[in-house]
Amino acid sequence: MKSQDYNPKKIETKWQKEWEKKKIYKTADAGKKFYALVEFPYPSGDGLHVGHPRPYIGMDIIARKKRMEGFNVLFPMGWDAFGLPTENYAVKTGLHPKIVTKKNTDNFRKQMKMLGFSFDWSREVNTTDPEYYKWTQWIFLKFFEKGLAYKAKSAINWCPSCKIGLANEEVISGNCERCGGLTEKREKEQWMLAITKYADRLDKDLDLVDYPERVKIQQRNWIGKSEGSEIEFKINPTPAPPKGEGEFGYHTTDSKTWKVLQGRVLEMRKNATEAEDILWQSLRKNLMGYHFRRQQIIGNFIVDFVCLEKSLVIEVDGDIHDYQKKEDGERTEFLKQRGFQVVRFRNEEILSNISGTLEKIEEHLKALPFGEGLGGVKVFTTRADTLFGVTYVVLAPEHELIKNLKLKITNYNEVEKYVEEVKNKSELSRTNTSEQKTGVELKGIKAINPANNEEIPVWVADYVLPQYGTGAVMAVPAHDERDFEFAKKFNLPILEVVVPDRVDFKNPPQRGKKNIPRRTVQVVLRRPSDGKIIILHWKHNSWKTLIIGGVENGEDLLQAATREVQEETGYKNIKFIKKLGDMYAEYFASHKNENRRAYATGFLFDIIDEEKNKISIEEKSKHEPVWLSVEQAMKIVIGVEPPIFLTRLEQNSWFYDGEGTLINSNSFVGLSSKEARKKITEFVGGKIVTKYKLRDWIFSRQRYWGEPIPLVYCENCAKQTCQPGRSTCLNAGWVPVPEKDLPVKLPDIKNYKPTNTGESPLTAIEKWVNTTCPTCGGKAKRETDTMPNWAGSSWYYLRYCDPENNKEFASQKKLDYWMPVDWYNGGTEHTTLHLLYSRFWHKFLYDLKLVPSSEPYKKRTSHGLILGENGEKMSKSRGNVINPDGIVKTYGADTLRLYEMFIGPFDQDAPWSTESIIGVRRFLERMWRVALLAKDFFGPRVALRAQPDTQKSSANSAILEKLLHKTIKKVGEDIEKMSFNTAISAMMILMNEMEKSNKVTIKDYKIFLKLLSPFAPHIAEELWQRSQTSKKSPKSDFKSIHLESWPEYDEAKIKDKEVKIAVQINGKTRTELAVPADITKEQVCVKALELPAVQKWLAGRNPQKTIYIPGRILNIVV
RNA sequence: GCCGAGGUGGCGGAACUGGAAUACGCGUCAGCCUUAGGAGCUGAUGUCCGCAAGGACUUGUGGGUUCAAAUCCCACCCUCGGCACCA
Repeated sequence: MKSQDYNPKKIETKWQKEWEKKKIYKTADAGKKFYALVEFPYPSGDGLHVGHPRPYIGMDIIARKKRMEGFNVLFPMGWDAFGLPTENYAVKTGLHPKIVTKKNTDNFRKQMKMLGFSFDWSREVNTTDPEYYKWTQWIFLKFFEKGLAYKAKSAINWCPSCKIGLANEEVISGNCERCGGLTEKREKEQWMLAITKYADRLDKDLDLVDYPERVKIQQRNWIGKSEGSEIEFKINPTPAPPKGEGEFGYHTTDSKTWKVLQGRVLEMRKNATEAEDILWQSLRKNLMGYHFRRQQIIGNFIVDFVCLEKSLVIEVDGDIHDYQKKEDGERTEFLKQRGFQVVRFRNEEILSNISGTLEKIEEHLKALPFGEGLGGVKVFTTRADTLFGVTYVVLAPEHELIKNLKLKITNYNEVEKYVEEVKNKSELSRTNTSEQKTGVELKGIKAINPANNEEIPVWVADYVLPQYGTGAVMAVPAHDERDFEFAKKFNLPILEVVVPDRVDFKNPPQRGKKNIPRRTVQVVLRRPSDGKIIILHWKHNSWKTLIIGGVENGEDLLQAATREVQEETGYKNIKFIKKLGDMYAEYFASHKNENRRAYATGFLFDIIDEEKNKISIEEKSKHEPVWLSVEQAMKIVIGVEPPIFLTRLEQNSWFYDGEGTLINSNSFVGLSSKEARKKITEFVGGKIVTKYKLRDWIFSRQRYWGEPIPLVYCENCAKQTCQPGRSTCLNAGWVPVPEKDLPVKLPDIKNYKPTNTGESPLTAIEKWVNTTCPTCGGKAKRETDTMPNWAGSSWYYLRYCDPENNKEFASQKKLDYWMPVDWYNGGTEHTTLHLLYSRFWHKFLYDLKLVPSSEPYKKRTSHGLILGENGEKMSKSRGNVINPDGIVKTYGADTLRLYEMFIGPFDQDAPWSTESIIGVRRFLERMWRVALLAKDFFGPRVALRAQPDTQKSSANSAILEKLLHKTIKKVGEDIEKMSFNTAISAMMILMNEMEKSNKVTIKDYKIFLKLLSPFAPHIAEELWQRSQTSKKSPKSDFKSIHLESWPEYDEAKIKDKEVKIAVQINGKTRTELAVPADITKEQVCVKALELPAVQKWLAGRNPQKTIYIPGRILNIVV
């Protein structure tokens, strides 16, 4: 007998037929259930490559094991067959996509069957089958019914080469996911699904499911939940223009007069009466939210107070202003003409009853319509605590306010030009953060910071995105990188309002750097002495090392600094040539093009006794890093404030985007960022809101090969439901196709070519398009857009539960039994696509009480890719595709299955290596041989080889039994962890020992066959059946190994009685020692000290300490 | 830039609840077998020094903690995947 007798080709097809005939994988609908799911493939014309089966094999192993453990397992397969490649192929060849799909699925099925998967093929589904997409359409109509499907004009991502609109999820940094071409923005009417309505639950419910952490994180990032405040900034016209510019659009006069008047204004402000002062202090506090100015020039006059939004003038009459009295009549007349109302108060009235005065003013304000006030702009911010640091407001170029204020914006031409430029910029260059920021100020208007009533400029800039938040931001250049850059470039003021907190020394941040404030440095102190040097190794937006050193004999400061840095960092070409304040800059510059490996070290010191407000530096024997804020570090070394670095900061050379304590914020000074966010939002009348990055799902595609959207448009109905001026016109005129008329089938057409106008090829089929309205019976047109590929896959796992049902998408009873999916394996590339979409659909169906669980998948795992032999992603265009057919032909399906599982960790990518396959094939041949070695296999044992080295083998029956039980344990546990590679390795070890031992019993061998059967089902079945034939005839009572029970191990048999321990001297292994497993430490020590090797290494010294790790190590320290 | 995964022999990888690093497999070398090639079988195989016994070094880099570190801590470098001006 020879190993060549193992003929995979013969046995594999034999058993595949037999299993199919006996229907051993047919699923029942009762018992202890286990639903194992893999992503169903898109059946492309190229067939499977070796990467495809990897996840199927993995889940097949799990499904098989679960079956052997007595579960009723649902492990189905189907086809996600709508999609572009098939359609493109149809365009090219004129073949109907249906035919192409049939051909492709037949091929895929054949290939899969060749690999021996235990799919229940009786439950196969196909998304392009009208009986299937009937229910896809039905679910869509439910979305429509509930108002979650709506048609909206939106800028969509358009791929000019595929001629198709793409969902945001399908655009990869500005490029089309399929063809890689650049996408552009196009305005188009599209069907949308309101996935954003579920954003919060899609985020929150991730807590309920067992997904890999990275998948959860990626979904959370994609949903992009952020809590913040919405705050309104009032917009006013600019009051006083710069000299000489004030003619049109302002209330002021020519520049000459303005100058004279302005002089008088200043004088008046200086000599304000007590009453004026009191009133101003009240008015400036933003009375009722309106903004007042004092001593405002209007025409040739100066008014005391004015609220421009309401065109209300307030005059205070007193003796000091008597010289103006003669003008008053004339002035009131002028103001009336300009639309101002004038209210007068006397000094005494204000002084005696300020609250009464304010009440009167409020009444006037309430009564008046909005005048010159220009409304407001809402901004969204997560950092309301920095509101006092807002020095300008920025609008997205698309912001409607810009158009609305066309007449008020004095440089509208310039603004318009800028907006146009931005529109023509590609998405890519617009979101390119490395490019310099651009923008234009909107002249003629100002925004009012609601926190302090300051007037601040309004800008338009494309770094503000229209889709997120409100399309407008409040800019806080001191505390935001983008605002900082922008402010630097356009010379806008920077005001610091948050300072980082000091580090709490009792609880310093220790693990990781997550909770360490940004402006914190690790301090490494080195021989502090009188002549101090401090160097902050400070990286952009991050933090690095602080080096502190002393001046040695004869050195000046610069030489000492140079030496210190060279010593500490190894940067040999750094030289300090300027005074202390510039050292940092010099160092930073040279650091950039240097080898950054070296890192400062030195003696470490414990720092600071804060309570005594005295700094004490003490050397400690243990080397622990110490965390300090920059300020603290400065204080230690220089002892006085302000240190160099802070001076630079105050000159606006840096920003701080962390949290901390408020400064420069009126009554909020001293609050923490967290508290201040709430209180300031409240103070300015803003509200706390939650925003998401997630956007609604663009659900229409202008292509043929997809599910038709089951709606018709009826103009008659549109007129009836939608009266002009009413806002209820959403989806007006769109009428759902009645349930009884579903499915709306795709018509057969000849030309599948998409049009350049972006319309579906279906538009041309007039017979199909023109129909009657189900509601009014009048003329109506069908929707010609189809659904995206992600539609059918969003619910397919439900259909598997009840694939033949033609009354419901699946019966409640069966859904109750099978759902949720117990284990779903798929690719990471679907994390923000299919996985998110199907969770959304499922939650929607759950809300309609149509499915029993709020989440579709209890557990999700993902597999790594199999790369080409060159380590690149396997693809036709790279020419590195390996076809499984050839591999199966040469080596057999079992070998391929084993190899793909042995290649590396299941969840990691691994390069294919045809050369290495032979290893697992040899393993199968070896086990085949050993089967024939096993006692009683075919009657008396056949000695296969005369082994000259048999005596070398130590494997006696007891050892073999122990190993067998260890292997049972390991294989079982590894399958659950998807550590298939180590499971196989364990079986190889067992087999190597079995072969050597010559003492294999049929009983043990059969246990091994069970362990192997999920991995290599064919060879396991063949040998299993052969082992049965020795006693019985095979055909009489065939029972597949795959329906046998999974073996159990005996914990007692795994325990070692005698163990080898390593004997170490000072942590280095010098020899080993065999001892009973339950030996005490004392006994081990005695034995060990007798060993010659130990004697040698001790060299007469006495052990100081011994450490014994039972069964493993004895370490003797001298 | 941010988030995530990873870096161990010539290669895929194992060990990561701190306890003998390199299991298992590929490749390579030597031997057996064979008319030959292939396949198969047996043995060796981290690096350096050494005739050998033996010793030293070694898990991306530099430090630290520990009797003991691939594993824990700090910093840095590189590769891959995702996001990318998200206020």
